[in-house]
Amino acid sequence: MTRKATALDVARRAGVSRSAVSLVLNGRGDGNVAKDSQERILAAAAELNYTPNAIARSLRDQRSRVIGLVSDQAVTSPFDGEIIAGADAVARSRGFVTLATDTEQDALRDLDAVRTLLDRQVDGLIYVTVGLHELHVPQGMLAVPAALANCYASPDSPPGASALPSIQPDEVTGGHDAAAHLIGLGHRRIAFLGGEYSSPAVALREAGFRAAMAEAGLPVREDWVLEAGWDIAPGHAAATALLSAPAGERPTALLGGNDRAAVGMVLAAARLGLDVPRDVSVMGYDDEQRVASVMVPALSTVALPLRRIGEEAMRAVLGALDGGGPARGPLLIPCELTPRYSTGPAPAV
Amino acid sequence: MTRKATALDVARRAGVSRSAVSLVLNGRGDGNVAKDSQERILAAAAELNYTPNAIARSLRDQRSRVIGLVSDQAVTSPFDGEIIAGADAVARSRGFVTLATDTEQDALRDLDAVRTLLDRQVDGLIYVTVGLHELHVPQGMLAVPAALANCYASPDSPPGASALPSIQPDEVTGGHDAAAHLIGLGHRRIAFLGGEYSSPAVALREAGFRAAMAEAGLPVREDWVLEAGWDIAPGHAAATALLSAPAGERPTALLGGNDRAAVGMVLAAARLGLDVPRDVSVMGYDDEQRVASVMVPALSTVALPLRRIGEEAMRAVLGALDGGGPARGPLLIPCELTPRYSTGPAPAV
DNA sequence: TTGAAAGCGTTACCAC
DNA sequence: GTGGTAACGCTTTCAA
Repeated sequence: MTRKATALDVARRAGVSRSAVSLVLNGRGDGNVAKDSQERILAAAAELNYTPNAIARSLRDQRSRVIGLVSDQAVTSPFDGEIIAGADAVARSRGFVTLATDTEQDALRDLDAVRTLLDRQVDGLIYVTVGLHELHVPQGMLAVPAALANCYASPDSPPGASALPSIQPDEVTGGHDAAAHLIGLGHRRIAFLGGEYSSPAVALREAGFRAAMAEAGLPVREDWVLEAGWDIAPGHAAATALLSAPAGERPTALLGGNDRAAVGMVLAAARLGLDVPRDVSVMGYDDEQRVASVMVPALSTVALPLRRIGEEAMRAVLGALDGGGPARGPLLIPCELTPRYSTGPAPAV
Repeated sequence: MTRKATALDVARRAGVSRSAVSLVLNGRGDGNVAKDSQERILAAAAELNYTPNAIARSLRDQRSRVIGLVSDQAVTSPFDGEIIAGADAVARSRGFVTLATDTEQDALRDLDAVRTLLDRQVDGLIYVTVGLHELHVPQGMLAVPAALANCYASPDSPPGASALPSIQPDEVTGGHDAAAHLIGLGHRRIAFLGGEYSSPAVALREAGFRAAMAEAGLPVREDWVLEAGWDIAPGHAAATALLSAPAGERPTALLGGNDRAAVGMVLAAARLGLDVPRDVSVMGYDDEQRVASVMVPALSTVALPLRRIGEEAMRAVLGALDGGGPARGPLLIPCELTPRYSTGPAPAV
């Protein structure tokens, strides 16, 4: 725990000035510093285990190389996590670091969080939300290059907020592809058991579902389009109700709001003595880590491009920082259809 | 995006010197600065929306009020997330901020991560791992007050590493309490289907399980103590094998390695036409967010005290920073028995 | 009660 | 080719 070596220590040891140390260590020694001085400097730096103090450098450069992340639920949810991981990876590859603060669902706290981050002189900001969300953009976000990951500015946001780059999953296409997958397997009686319409994603996916049905010339049974929640228990309940009908009258395929609800649907089918996917196909949504792929049977689903959302948000911010004019407005990232073993050909009946 | 106001701007506007501004804003105005000057300063600060530049302050104070978190898998896993959330909450309540970097499973990268964090002049460090782990402590961690969350120093760590505070779940007691819960429900034929012995947690929980059985005078069937993995599929497989035996010869209760494996066990029971918990009880471990509590039936489990582990690790570091001599060595945090509906009285047979 | 000055560690500029 | 100096924004000490 001895004090860290400074450039001055290195200079002294090498018998040169601090400026020389700075030049050499930043790769601009050639043409400015004598060869043997350079060697002495490098040697001294290595011996003292010297690395520049990033804080001092930040102050001097007026840029911290830190991007602030504000998240409404970063840590307790595996979703934000993926977004943050993507953002962090891109940042790191460009010599930046991310400073994440979690408001733990307390929407008021984001003002504070942004302020703290700004005080720390972050060079840019990204707001990350768990589910696709409308967001009242906190004022301070417009003070530096910023982006919205998995959310978009609400109309009552401060002026200018609507021009922020907003990276979102392409939910319409996702819903469409999920339905098209089932239709391709011969299903005609498909139920859309979305999560909760309080999330804008559900209506978008429903629109995609309806488009796919229309393309195939299939009718949509309106009593099979319903809210079945985001959790195992409500998914279980909704599926039980639907699947209790006799074979010819029940859906042959269930489109769940997310993977956990789909797990509930698979459990419900098992309870009713129905085999998945022989008697009924079940699709999830999200491709949630640690759930979808390890389920029995492994869940067919639509993968949310969370990591890419994080990456693109960071690219937008870093791009603006590099002087490339700021990216503007929404950017839709495709969701990837991920068929596994919970979907199969429609039963004969 | 206009430049932020500095203390000098405030001073000019209030017609005083920078020192006065600093004194007043740090609450030491009384007795040093005239009342009306104080008011003018406060007013000017508010008008200019002034807050001190944390970077400059860090440089000046030689302390950044940042604690670095190194995690082997912070973000993609819901586990590290809880630990980080706990650590972050404690840090924030004390005016600190956390800077998290994820090595994304690349053990070599932690050296780099620590170095980056140290370059940023973090005041302390915490290493966070997903599962209870032996850890080769990276050299640099000893340069500042540090703690290990959910891990402990391996023998080949640098000297001094073994004295680091190490916050761990009390797995032995956790395993004991899980078994005791089942025994209390009248079960005598209990299978211990641990995860993988590559995790030190499994042997500890097994020890607790054996202790509880011994206390109750119950024999342990050695062929019912086995590795059943961490995922739904292997849990499913292991339970299927065990539960296929006739009623009198199969276990009446299954102790799973974690919640996901337990989900597989519940699925296996359902497949075999067994009701949980009437015919067989199933316990998980971890109390994993978004899995255990929403399962059908809701899973009885043992809750890992992840949030508290994060909190205690942060307290240890902050305590050392406050001059309180550093905490030393391991600290075991109790795991909480969390009975729900997947366990019930032992069947009559 | 106030203001001037030093210093934290860095880098860029400018004399030498 | 080299080294001194200023500046980033802050806090603290010291002198007026």
